Amino acid sequence: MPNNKRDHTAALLERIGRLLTTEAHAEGLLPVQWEALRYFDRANRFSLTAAALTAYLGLTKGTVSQTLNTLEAKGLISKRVDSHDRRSKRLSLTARGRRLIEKDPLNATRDALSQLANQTQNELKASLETILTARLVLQGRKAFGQCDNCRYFAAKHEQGTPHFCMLLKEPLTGSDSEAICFEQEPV
Amino acid sequence: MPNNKRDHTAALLERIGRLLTTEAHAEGLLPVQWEALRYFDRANRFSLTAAALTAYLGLTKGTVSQTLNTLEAKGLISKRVDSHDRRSKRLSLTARGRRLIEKDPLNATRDALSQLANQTQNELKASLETILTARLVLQGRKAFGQCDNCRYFAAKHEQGTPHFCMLLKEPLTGSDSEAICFEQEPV
DNA sequence: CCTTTTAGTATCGACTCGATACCGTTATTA
DNA sequence: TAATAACGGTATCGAGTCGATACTAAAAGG
Repeated sequence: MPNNKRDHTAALLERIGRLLTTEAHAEGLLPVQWEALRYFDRANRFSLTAAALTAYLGLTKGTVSQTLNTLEAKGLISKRVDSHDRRSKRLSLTARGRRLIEKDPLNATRDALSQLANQTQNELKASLETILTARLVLQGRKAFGQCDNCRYFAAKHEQGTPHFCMLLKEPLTGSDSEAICFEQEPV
Repeated sequence: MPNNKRDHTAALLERIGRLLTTEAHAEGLLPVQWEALRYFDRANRFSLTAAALTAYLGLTKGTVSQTLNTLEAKGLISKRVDSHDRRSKRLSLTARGRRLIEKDPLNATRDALSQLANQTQNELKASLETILTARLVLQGRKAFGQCDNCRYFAAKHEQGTPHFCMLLKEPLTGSDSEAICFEQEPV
């Protein structure tokens, strides 16, 4: 039996997406600009490039390039040429950008989520992750997960020893491993 | 403790929203055009107006008017003046529109959802409904729910007797009560 | 070297989107 | 009943997204 008619869960996801979009016209920014800002707030230091953001959002690089120009013109992000690869530019939030993200319109939804029972929250998060990952895999896209679920992650449990990324051959601070990563590959 | 950093469930909703948006560039239509098409496919006969769609999407009426013009030009919807209120126009899917909606890019997500365990699906749906309703209420917006959860719904259980809407003073067929309604008020 | 790949930019056209102003119809009320 | 307000919808504007295409420059790999 095709559940097209009766199962409206997909429609719920779509409606919530639209809700978030309309709410994201705030503080003089547009929805995709907020998404970019959030990305830079959450991405680890290996993932602060236009190419990574492009993969994250699933847009074309031309589109992302324009959005980044707009954000730079607003003084919310800054670009500087990567010293190791002069094609690439390292992006980061400016102080203004960091201040603005405190007023993220997505906070209202975070608050609504925190009203749910703890168990319900965990189940919801797990379901959403399953769905998102399933769709991303099917499209051959990156998951942008965190270190704790990455096959390249080498945890060090000794006192004072940092964790380690086996792909990039770099030590990882605590906040590194909590951030999202372009290179992350689920175990 | 503010759960801004640690609780990423809101970010998941945002990412899924973005995913649905990028997927909705299909069949020569844009995301919001698909949303409108889906609305007309699901809305009951009392809710087939531009004003209702405007409330549903949370956009301004000017924006919606343009989108509807585009859809009409593509031959996917038709407008005809309401005989009772000559300001209003009754909108409906054309045969082409009904055919096109079979190729709804949201179907991929529906399929992904059907992979979840039945219980998980139900819990997910309930959580999403809770969140959506909470946000809509806070913004003073309509829920667009179905009759079975509407305070104006009078169910008739006798054989062959239709249900009844006490607000619009109209009998309701089975497919009426399954559709979404502009006037719906949760009990 | 020379070719290919990669990171990013520039430009174009279609369209969304909010804002504002407007028109005609219906509802309210003085 | 006549004036006014509210409502449904359209028209127009400017900023910006978005995909597509074409481009530059740096890196990578023969």
